[in-house]
Amino acid sequence: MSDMYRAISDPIRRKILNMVAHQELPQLEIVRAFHISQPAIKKHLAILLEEELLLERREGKYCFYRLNVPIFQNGYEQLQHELGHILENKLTKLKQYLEEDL
Amino acid sequence: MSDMYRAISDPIRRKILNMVAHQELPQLEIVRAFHISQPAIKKHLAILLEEELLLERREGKYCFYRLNVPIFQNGYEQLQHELGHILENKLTKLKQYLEEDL
DNA sequence: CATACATATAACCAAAAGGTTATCTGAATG
DNA sequence: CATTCAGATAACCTTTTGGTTATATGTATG
Repeated sequence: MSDMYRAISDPIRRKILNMVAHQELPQLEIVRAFHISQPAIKKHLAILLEEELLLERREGKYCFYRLNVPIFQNGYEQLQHELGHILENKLTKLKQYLEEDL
Repeated sequence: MSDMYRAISDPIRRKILNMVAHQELPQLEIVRAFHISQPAIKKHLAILLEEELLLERREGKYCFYRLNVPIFQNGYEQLQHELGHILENKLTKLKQYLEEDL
């Protein structure tokens, strides 16, 4: 299942998402962009794959990753809706307060 | 430090934020809204307080919680900016592709 | 003042997160 | 074909997360 919140909760994963939104990249290039080990990056990629935010393509010894745009977009919209709703509630209350004041 | 992503990564915490955006609530009412123990809720509240997304007010034996609107709003805007940027990157690439096609 | 109630805290637990090093596999290359 | 290179996997570690039960503290209330 795609848990957007889990996927984006780590800054390394957010940076990875940003990188592969620009362009499809082999794992090696992603690893080079950070100062942690290849297996550590692999685990982040595994989480992003598990949450379906990445697509992978094998080509010989290289493994390329790219953003799964529809899933990401959908997850982002749902998140915006959910968090936006919290502020709407607040604004509704403010509106009610102002109306009572009239 | 305020880590919005950490705060919102749990569905229970998101629901709590929603509840206290509506109105200031005593801990008891928050506990009653879930099927987990009072100490468990307390830990979620502690995380939300740590990330400064909640304000607490003691009144006798009651402890009231409310949304820290400015911090939440700011965190939400930063999050939108960061995640929105990922899609912008993608759209920029699409734009480039379409322009190349002309 | 004894009791009930709201909250806080301690001790414990299992699972997940985030990292490491070492090693294996499988593809490409001198 | 031996070696190198990219990636996968295993074993291990520490900290965090998310929960539990039991108990303490402090405020109201009959």
